[in-house]
Amino acid sequence: MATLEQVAFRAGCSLATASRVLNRNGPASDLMVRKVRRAAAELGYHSAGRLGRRPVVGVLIPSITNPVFASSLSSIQNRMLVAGHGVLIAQSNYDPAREADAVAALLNDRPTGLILTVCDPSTSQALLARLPPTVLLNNLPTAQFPAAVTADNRGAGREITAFLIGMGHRRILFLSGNFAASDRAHLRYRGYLDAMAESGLTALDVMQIPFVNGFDQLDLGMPMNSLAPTAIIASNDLLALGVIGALKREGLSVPGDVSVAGFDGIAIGRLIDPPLTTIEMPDASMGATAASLLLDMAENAAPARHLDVAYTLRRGGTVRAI
Amino acid sequence: MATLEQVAFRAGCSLATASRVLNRNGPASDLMVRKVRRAAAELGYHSAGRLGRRPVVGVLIPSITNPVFASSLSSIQNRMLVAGHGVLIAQSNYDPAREADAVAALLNDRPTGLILTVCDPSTSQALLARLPPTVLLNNLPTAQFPAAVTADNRGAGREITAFLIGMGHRRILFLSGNFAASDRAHLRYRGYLDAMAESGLTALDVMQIPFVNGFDQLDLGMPMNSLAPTAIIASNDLLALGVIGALKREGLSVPGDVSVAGFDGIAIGRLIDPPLTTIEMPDASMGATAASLLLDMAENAAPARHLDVAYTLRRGGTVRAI
DNA sequence: CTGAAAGCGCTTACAG
DNA sequence: CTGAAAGCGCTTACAG
Repeated sequence: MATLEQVAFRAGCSLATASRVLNRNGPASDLMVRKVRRAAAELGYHSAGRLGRRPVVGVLIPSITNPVFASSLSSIQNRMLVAGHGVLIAQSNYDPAREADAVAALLNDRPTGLILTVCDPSTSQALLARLPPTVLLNNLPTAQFPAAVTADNRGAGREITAFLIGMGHRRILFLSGNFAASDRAHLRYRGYLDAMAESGLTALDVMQIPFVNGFDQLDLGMPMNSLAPTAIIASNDLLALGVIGALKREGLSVPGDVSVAGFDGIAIGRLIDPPLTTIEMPDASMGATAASLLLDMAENAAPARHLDVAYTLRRGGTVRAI
Repeated sequence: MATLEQVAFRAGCSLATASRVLNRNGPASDLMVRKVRRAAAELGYHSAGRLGRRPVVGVLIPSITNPVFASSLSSIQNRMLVAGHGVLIAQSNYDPAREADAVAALLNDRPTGLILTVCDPSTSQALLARLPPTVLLNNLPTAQFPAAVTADNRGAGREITAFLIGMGHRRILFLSGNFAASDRAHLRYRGYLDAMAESGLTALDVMQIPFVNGFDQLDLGMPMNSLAPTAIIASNDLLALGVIGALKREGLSVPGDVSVAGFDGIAIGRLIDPPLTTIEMPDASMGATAASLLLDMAENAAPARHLDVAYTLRRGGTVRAI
């Protein structure tokens, strides 16, 4: 186990300076910061203190009960276990205002690094503080936080819409959770707009549905007349399942009367009959990638990177050609 | 922030003895152990060390991606946040052999306490070591670990079976995941046997389905002739959804040809059409209860208790009277 | 089983 | 911005 003294010696500075750099209190020149960080990384120093606590990383996600984030979290934990790091969790419950507090709580555990999924990285208050090495997961990188692991949500929106258009659909409705709670939903919607414009079709007004502990009470209240959409794209699979349930309650069949598609590729979508047509997002693989990137940054002082992981279109049975 | 010195003073012993008691190394008389623990609890002492790390608790569950455990974990985290504790996660992946390692990893973080869901508490190697205050969640208490939060799984198995019998079913099949991976499934099965015996019916041979990353490839391979079951009880909702999908692929309708019921009450079960008939388990409430019990034990030296939380039968549309 | 004391690893005024 | 040094909170041989 490396001590601070060894780090200071290797960095060619005093114990005091090394301590200040690693704890981000007190002043330190850029040069010293680099030297000390590098020495600490080379020695595998963890400021675990006398007590020998295992190093930990903090993970912030909107909700553990959403299978998308549960999948990421699970593979983050598996990757971190191998690396000898504990994983601490925090939830924002899709509320941007809670993100800063959640991250502050995580910082109380002196994590080696953070993996964060926020509602909107450009406005999140959680990203203002000076943080340990941080990887954004499912959010696009910012100037201050250039390390990110994403899938191309806009491209995915474009692709699923183009797929529906290719199946003969023209009146396609985009149904979304609240954009303020998910920049992913917003990006998917923009992809929808792209594809509609490219085909010279008129985009319908987006419907935003506030997420209130699940979508099982969903009431579309849509006039299902000749002007009604022939296809609905839901901004995520849970919402898509809610839509299918709501349509059935209104006496409409899927895909007989209306086609439905989603995003995410949650496991449940394969169980229902017919299986859900969706864009399968590589959540588990993205989680593992984010974990590896964070470890590389924190332990080897590797540079921040933006990694994009490929999605795939899964043709289920909830879309039919017309 | 209380120091060890204050604890030692209050306990009327030396720093050295207080240190030994709280770290469970070195010898200490029973009297001293009690005195020091009590003083530490009264002062709210946390051996966070100079670094002022927040105290943490460790949670072991079979899998984060199972919505049942995700629900418990989420409410544990919410409860612990209020109490100022971090939450560390570990997964066994339903493998009893991995439980001991997972708990050992958690212990590296010096948790204030543990909340554990194991495959079988009577045989789990994770429960042999000397552990900090520990609450079993979803497992029955043992002599050595008398703190537990459970629902009455046997009673639930009895009730759902009795409900099906009341609906006129006689040939009722119990379909289960692997008993070795879940004592809950086994208890539910025993409840099924109870109810069948009480009504003088012959229990059918239980089918055990190994869980391999989801049930979407499920093949029942059942001869659906006149001797086939009229109702199937799946040991959990995910399996029930897999069964419904498999039946539909074989051209059978639910509940037209076969009735299906499950256990757990996962959110998805309300979204499908018809909604799943199931025993709704209070997973979120159980998680919060386990968290509160653990805090009470760790911070107030409260005695270990066994708390049972009530379940409810949710009548969906997947069971019909015959 | 217990305590006095040495000493570890770290932080933090203080001086420059 | 940096370092020498005091000192905090804890652990751990050692002696009894």
